Amino acid sequence: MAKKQHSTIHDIARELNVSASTVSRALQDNPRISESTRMAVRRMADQLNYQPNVMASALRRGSSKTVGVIVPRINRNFFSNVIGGMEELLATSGYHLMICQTHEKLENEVVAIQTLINARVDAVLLSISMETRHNNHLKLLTERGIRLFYFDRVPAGTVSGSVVVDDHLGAYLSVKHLLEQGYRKILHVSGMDHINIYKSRKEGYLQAMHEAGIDVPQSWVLSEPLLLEGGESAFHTGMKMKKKPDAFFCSGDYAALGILQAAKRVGLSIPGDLGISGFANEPFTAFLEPSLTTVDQRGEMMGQAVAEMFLRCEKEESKAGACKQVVLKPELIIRNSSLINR
Amino acid sequence: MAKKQHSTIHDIARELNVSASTVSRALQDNPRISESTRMAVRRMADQLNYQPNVMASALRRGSSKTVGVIVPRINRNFFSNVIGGMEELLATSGYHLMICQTHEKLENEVVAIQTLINARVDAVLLSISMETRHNNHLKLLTERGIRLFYFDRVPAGTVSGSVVVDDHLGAYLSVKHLLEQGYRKILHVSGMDHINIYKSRKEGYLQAMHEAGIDVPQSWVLSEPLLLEGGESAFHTGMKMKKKPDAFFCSGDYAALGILQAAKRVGLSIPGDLGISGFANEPFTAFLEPSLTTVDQRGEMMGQAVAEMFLRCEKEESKAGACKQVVLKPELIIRNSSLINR
DNA sequence: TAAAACAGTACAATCGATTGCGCACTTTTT
DNA sequence: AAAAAGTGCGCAATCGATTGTACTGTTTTA
Repeated sequence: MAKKQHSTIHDIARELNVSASTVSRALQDNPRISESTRMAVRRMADQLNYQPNVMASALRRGSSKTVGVIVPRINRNFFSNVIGGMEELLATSGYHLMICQTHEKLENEVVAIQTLINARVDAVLLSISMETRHNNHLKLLTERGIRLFYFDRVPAGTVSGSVVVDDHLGAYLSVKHLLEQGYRKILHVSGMDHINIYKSRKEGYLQAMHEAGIDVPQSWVLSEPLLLEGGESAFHTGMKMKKKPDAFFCSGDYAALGILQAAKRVGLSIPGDLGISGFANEPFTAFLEPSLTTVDQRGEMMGQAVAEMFLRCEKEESKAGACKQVVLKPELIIRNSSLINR
Repeated sequence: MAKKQHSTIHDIARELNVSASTVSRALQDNPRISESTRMAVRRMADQLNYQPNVMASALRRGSSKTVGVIVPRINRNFFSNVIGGMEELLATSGYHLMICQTHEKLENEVVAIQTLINARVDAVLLSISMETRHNNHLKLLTERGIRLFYFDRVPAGTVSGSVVVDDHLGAYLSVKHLLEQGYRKILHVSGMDHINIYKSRKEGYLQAMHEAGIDVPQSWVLSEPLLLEGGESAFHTGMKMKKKPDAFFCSGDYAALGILQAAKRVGLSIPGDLGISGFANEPFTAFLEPSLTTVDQRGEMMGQAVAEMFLRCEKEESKAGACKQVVLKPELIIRNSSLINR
């Protein structure tokens, strides 16, 4: 089975009795090539089913038409949505995606960065791992002239070239909703403060509470891993208080689920005895009983937004204005776990 | 900000007063290079922080150390698990992933194939779209000498170079379990027959029923889209029968969920009045009430298995034996939606 | 009308790594 | 001791596209 060869610009050149450079320029619509030869080249290219060799041109010009994406885990609903969104947009502009996972480890993030540098990606789209606090490894990118865009999880202090959802607002809306439902002693299950998103959510929570004239003691904010177990543990902490909480606002859906399960186990009625709201709009939240109030993070839209930002910067080159921060509006999804009066 | 230059084999060669070809060979552990120079080269490579230019070597040898992955949708739990598994294994062998989505459209699949050919990927790992029935576009790959491996969704008739889960067995186990629980009139909500996985599941269902001595009339098999609505519709179809079904075995979790919701709405008790089991082990199934019996498809393991198969074939080159079909054992996950006696 | 400008191409170097072939030298074989 | 085999390495071509420069006509300018 003889391998069918790809045709090259030299093949086209030979057929037309011109040089390869002319072909190359013709295909790039270089104005120094006459209309007639340009046409002839195009026609011949079609005829020979010519497909440019990405690697050859990448090698020559030092850019690969590929962007690297680094996420904690591919198989997390939110991230796979983001990646889906990116792929859609970038594919139509002829870019490829090279995807790496960090599994929340800084070590893997460093390796991934190096890998992507070696692959000569045109840009890196990054959502930092839980462990990432400094950014020495990220400097490698800028040293190499590779643009870096953040999404969702952004290192403290970064403002430009990033797309985030307004976590502060999401949390604020969610807590305000709880307050409107009549809940008063609302505890917050938070993640770690050095990750911007958790910090913002906490602040949104605090703002809503303050605006309602409620003083929030330190003890109302429980820093737990945002998992089933974390929620369960938070629930028990809450139940041991002399005055028990009447609602929980969680920075993650799994923690909210942990609370929901623990509460039902001890016979509390939701939302009657206890209101619960989560964050992320994981697919399962819609199917719980009661269904869980949560905040949607617009994963797909976020992916598209970063991709778009990259494409804009790529076109406008210098105009740094294109690379500002984009803040998406989150959507509060009110479900039964917090809906008392109706 | 001067871009830091990557160092090349020529830089190493210059420092050591040897030729670039010697450096290249030394780095590849070519036996024709003496131990001493090999060491010297390695040391200098470290010192200069040398990183091979993937594109240069890709161009030269015509292989890119990249494998293409085509899935219907990235953001589906199962597929993102598969991709996660692939990434883990391939990354450690220095391969990259290039990911494309078909959104279940043949048209997109064709484009994706062409894209991956142009990118000169070393292989393509594919799970076909719902629309794919012929494979003309796939021939392009083999013509170009690009290896093709299938996972999960395999075109009818394919046997080699694929990894699937034993859907027949999964269905069989699931239905057998329902039978053991005392259910008798078990309806099957099936997908479309031209997709191998749905066909196998149906056959597994039929086998289990036959072994139990139950005759399954055509009307017991309901071909519906495997979505909430499909399940709902199947439920109503079932409830209109003169003798009502006492259980449903669904080829997908969402359909099972549709049934579960519809059944609860009309006041049926589950698993008492109606047993339900699904397929896929979507994350939400664990949190339903009652929790849903289902079959886990080992997404991550499947990803690893395909990756491993590819790597083996890559090493052993000719030995086609390495590229047989791998069939993973599915895992029946028994939960409350089918658990009567306990 | 000679000089300058321009249009349209071709030449050849380049990106960085790989590899067939050959050269010089050493060791083994007959 | 001459021939054969083996060792260690360099030369130069190659993968395919890109691009600065040079070259040949043709047109415009002074």
